Amino acid sequence: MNKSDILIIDDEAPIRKLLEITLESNGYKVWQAETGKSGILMAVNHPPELILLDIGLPDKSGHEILKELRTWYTKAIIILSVQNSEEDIVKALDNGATDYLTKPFRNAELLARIRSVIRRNQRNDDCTIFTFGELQIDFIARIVKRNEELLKLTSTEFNLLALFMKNEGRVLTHQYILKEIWGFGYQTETQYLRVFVGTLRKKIERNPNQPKHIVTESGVGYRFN
Amino acid sequence: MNKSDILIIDDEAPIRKLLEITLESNGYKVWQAETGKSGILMAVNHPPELILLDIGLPDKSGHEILKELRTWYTKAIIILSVQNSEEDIVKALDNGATDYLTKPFRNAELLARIRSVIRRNQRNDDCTIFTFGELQIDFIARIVKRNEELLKLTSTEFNLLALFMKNEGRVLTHQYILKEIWGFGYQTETQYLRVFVGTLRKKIERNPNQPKHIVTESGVGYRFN
DNA sequence: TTAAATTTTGATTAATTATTTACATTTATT
DNA sequence: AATAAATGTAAATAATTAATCAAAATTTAA
Repeated sequence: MNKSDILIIDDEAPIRKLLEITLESNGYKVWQAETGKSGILMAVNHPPELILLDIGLPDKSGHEILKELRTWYTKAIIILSVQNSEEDIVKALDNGATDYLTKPFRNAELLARIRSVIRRNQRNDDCTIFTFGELQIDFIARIVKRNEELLKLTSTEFNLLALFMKNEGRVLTHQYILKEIWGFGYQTETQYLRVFVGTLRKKIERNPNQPKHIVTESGVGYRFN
Repeated sequence: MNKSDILIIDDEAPIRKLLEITLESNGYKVWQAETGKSGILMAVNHPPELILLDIGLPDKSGHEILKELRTWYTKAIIILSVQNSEEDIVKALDNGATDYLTKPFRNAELLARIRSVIRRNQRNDDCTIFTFGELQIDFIARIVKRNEELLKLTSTEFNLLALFMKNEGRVLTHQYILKEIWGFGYQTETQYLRVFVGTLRKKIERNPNQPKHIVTESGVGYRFN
């Protein structure tokens, strides 16, 4: 059995220590971050199998960190919180949290939940690099290549392309894309999308006038092939 | 948005009723079973997107049901229980439960957890794909194939075909179709329907002059086979 | 602080799709 | 078989939706 990496993002040292001892004695390799920012950095540099995220972090709200992580991190994120408000739980789950535990939590339950999410995860994770025809994307490194040649994409362009690639073959509605990339409240700004689809096509399509990858589904959205 | 099927396995009628009302008012299609045995039968016959399983069932322990379900059922199972013992939670999660909620639970939290697990599920499930002879439709991806070949349908054409396919074998009246696709107030615009049925037939029928799929029921409507 | 890069916005043009019309064909009824 | 009613088809027009370009605003990096 190889050890799964778990990243703890929590500002309280005692809790980190407690988790460290519990987890390591159960065969996990533990990484720790004190702030959201450093946590994201660590996750980028060394994507763990699971992230334990404290929601009451000092630098940014845990919810913000969660959202940011979910722009590219697809594995499990378990929220730890002293909060037990329904609103908070709902918000976290809707932002993509895999699970939610309130402090103080019971060790055995935490371990069981961790086993559960990791088990589920390992079904569908291989490497982070995917290839679509002449295009190659590395979700973690945020790199896109076209025939071995590095493409220079802006952040939004990359996010958009990543979303398309994650949903290869399926039509994504304007609404859905706008919500995913720009966030809630931008669902009507279809013009943004047109512009960015335009620039993306210029960069990834052989012939941007007759796009083969990003095809428009008039009245509905776009589909990546 | 298509409704996800949720199966409730719980012996307490009031709780089933409560769940039924909550879930249905949130757009889910609810199935109910009073015993573990009948629940498994229902799940086999019509696999739902999610199972809500009460652990204190009379005929078998919920844990047994859970194990039995997990021998073949891969989607989400959320455990409901009056028990809050750590041991019970751990046991359930290790037996493959997706999540665990103790009664009495809060509605909004339940709904958020349901959204969360269903969202995770739908990423990698192909169960939205249906096949009718040489035709294949994926309702989520909005893809229609004829003998493996992608068909290019406009939005309205797709909606119409999807409606037909969802009601395979049954006659749909002009009125009904118009209401479903164009909305209330268009029930008399049968000419729209003629035009769109025409273009659909050209795209999906082997011989559009002798349609085998979309057959007209003169004076009534159309039937999809 | 300035310069560069990126995102947002608005205006214009192009493409696609929906509706309407006119007429042809089929079906049901006598 | 004749007729009326219902259905089908093709093509013109209207309406909607999408693409492109460029300027303005904002953000980021030096």
